[in-house]
Amino acid sequence: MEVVKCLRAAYVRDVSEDPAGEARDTAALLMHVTEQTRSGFETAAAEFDLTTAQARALLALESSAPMRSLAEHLRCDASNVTGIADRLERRGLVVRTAQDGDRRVKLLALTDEGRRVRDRLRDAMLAASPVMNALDAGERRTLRGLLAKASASAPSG
Amino acid sequence: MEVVKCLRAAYVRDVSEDPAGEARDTAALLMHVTEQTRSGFETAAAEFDLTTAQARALLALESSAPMRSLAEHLRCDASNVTGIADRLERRGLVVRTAQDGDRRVKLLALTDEGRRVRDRLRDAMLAASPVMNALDAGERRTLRGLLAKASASAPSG
DNA sequence: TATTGTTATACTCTATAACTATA
DNA sequence: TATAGTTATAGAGTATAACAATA
Repeated sequence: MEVVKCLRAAYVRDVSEDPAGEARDTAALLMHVTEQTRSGFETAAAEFDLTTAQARALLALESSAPMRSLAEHLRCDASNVTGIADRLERRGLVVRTAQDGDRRVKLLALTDEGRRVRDRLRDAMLAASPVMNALDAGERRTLRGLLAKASASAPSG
Repeated sequence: MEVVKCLRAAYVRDVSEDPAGEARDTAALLMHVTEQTRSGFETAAAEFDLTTAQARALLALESSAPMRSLAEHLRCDASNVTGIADRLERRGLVVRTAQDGDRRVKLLALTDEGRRVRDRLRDAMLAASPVMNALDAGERRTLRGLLAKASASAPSG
């Protein structure tokens, strides 16, 4: 607790005394948070024997979606989804189903087990997140508001 | 702009009216921001023909460091650093040098070109960051303080 | 004996190109 | 013709195990 306050105070003072160094400090802080977030995500996925891509796919499947849509969410070529879906299906976490009206499309849907793993994975991610566990309720609310505003206006939606 | 305000207002109202759904909303928001951050990082790295791992390595090398240290930073097995260093060295961005006092250790050091690329990459990352460009100066300062506190207290340092 | 970096191996993710079935 | 999904291929990241050089 003391350490946290000292570091935070040092950081804030540094910025206010040296506005020119603000961008550099911001970059360093963002890289640090990004690395921690990545680390937490990979650790959470590994707890369920999932790769990062498999975990991202599982978290993206609220109910069911065309494989094409999943490729767009993962921002990868559609051909990659075949293998990712294969491995998730082999483990019984998703199933491929037909879509009414267009027999070219295959919908990827979570199984009951898939839903269970996804929910536990989401909890693990939240627990491993570096940005939520050190803040009190008021700070979390402030942070949520800032992140919501920032993410809503980002070009990538 | 209108869209941003509407989305943000809807989000905040939702949370305040349904405190029980707070954790679920926070998870969704964090996943969204995480995906955007990942996307921005990969886009920035790709602009310099770098893979994510290569970009992370480049950004981690302030001056020079033992390959072992880099493996710890990347949180991967030390054997992987051999290949990553090979490709960065082939492009002239880093060089392997000896460490005085312990001939087992190889230091990885940025070349002048490596430093140039790293600086531009850092700028591109910051420009692509979803969390810094939609906020005004006061909001950014608040966000920096919250992130600094959160990341300083995280178990992974 | 322990540690650093390397090599060999296997699996996964990734993009590209060519293919099939369908629209 | 265009689109959805698949397959084949090649490059890269990853962990594991075994190895040489050094401590």
